[in-house]
Amino acid sequence: MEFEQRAKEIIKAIPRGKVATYLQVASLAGNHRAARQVARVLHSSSAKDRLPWQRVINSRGGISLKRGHGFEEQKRRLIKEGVHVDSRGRVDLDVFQWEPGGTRFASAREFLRNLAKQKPSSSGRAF
DNA sequence: CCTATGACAGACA
DNA sequence: GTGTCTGCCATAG
Repeated sequence: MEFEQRAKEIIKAIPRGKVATYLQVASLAGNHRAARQVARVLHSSSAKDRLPWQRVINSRGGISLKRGHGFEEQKRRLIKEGVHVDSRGRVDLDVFQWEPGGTRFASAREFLRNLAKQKPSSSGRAF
C-alpha cells in the first residue's frame, strides 16, 4: 500500500503535455521492478482517484490499452493536451517524456537506465 | 500460508 | 520491424 500510494502521487505529478512510462513511475516510487504494479494501480483505481492516467505509457513509448478498450480515449486525451500520438499509438519519448527535476541526460533511455539502477527502496526521492 | 492478477519490460528468435 | 517467453512483485482474497 505504501508503494501504491507513492505511485499515485507520482502519477499526479506528471505535468500536462508530458508522459511517463510504467517503469519510470515504478522507479520513482522506489522499486524499478514494480512496473506491473503501476499497471495494476491504474487498472483498479485511476478513475476513482482522478489520476491523469493517460500520461502513463509503456517503455516503447506506446499506448498499452487495446483498441476498443481505452486506446482511443487515451489517444484523444493526450492529443488534447498537446502530446503527439501517431496512428499506431506511439509517442516520441525523447520529446514528450517527463523529466522530473529537470534532470538532463543524453537521451530518454539514458535517463531511464539511470533510474533503473537504483535498488528497490533505496533512499527514495528522485525528485 | 498460497494463488491469481495486472494498461509491464527485456531478451531473444 | 514482429511474436513469444520469462522474470517480476505489491495487492487482494
